[in-house]
Amino acid sequence: MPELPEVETVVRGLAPALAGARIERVEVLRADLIGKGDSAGFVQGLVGRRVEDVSRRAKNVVVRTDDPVLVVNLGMTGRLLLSANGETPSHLGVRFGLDRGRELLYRDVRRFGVLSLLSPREWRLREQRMGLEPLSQEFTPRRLHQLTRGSRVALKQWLMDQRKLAGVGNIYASEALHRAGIHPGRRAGSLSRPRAGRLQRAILAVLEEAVERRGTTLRDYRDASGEPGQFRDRLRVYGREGEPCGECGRAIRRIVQQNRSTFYCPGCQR
DNA sequence: AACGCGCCCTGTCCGC
DNA sequence: TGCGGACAGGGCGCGT
Repeated sequence: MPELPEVETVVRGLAPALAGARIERVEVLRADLIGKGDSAGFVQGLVGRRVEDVSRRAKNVVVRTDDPVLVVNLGMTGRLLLSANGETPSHLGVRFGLDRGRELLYRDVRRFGVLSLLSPREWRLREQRMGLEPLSQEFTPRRLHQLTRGSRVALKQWLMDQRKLAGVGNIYASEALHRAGIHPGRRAGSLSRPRAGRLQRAILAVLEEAVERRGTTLRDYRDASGEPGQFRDRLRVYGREGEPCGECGRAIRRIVQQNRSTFYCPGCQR
């Protein structure tokens, strides 16, 4: 479910509550959610640790402790929820007991999510293989243009490749391409420098606006307090097949690329 | 190395 | 009301 804006919103909700908290209990109810090692090692590695800080890298929630690093990828339907009343939601996967009676719950209907416990060194190595952060200073028109050089895949697919650019998923790829006026099927390597510039600004704008509105909720997404995001009605093409484009009035189309839906306007995006 | 495809899993919705 | 198929914010591992 979650792309960069949704994960960023979850992280901002978790950070104040988790920073400095002590992890007293860890209960794994669904062992298949634990990546890299077994659930016994996961529990042992976390119990007694203190959380130092919570941050985001790509679409991952990164919880640093005084030793290992907990990395949570939410997959399609994963949620990290703060709770103080001992509730047990359906599809609960992992329960983290914190000091002062608070809990952090991981629930995930489809269980595409993964929780990994890594040494700081392992995390460093993994992070090095991830793509550029779109909200960082290094994400410039020139850099985007350089990165796309030589790629023969469709731009929509290129934007979703986390090894190149990290954090853009199915919704914001369609949205950014529409804002830039570029057809999703165009080959990434065919981008001119000026068009790369337009695309870079479109990506940045749509991600920043979506963060500001706390992400997009289509169906499952909720932040750490259980609240939905507010960006859905700002989407210009995603989920709007057949509706008139706000720019030119042509009917928005839906196509399938790599088995995922892509939405675009045949008038604005040539 | 880069690319294309199938698969992981559960729930919901739509047409017949 | 029941049933099959399509589809859903992701990412890995396979073959070529």
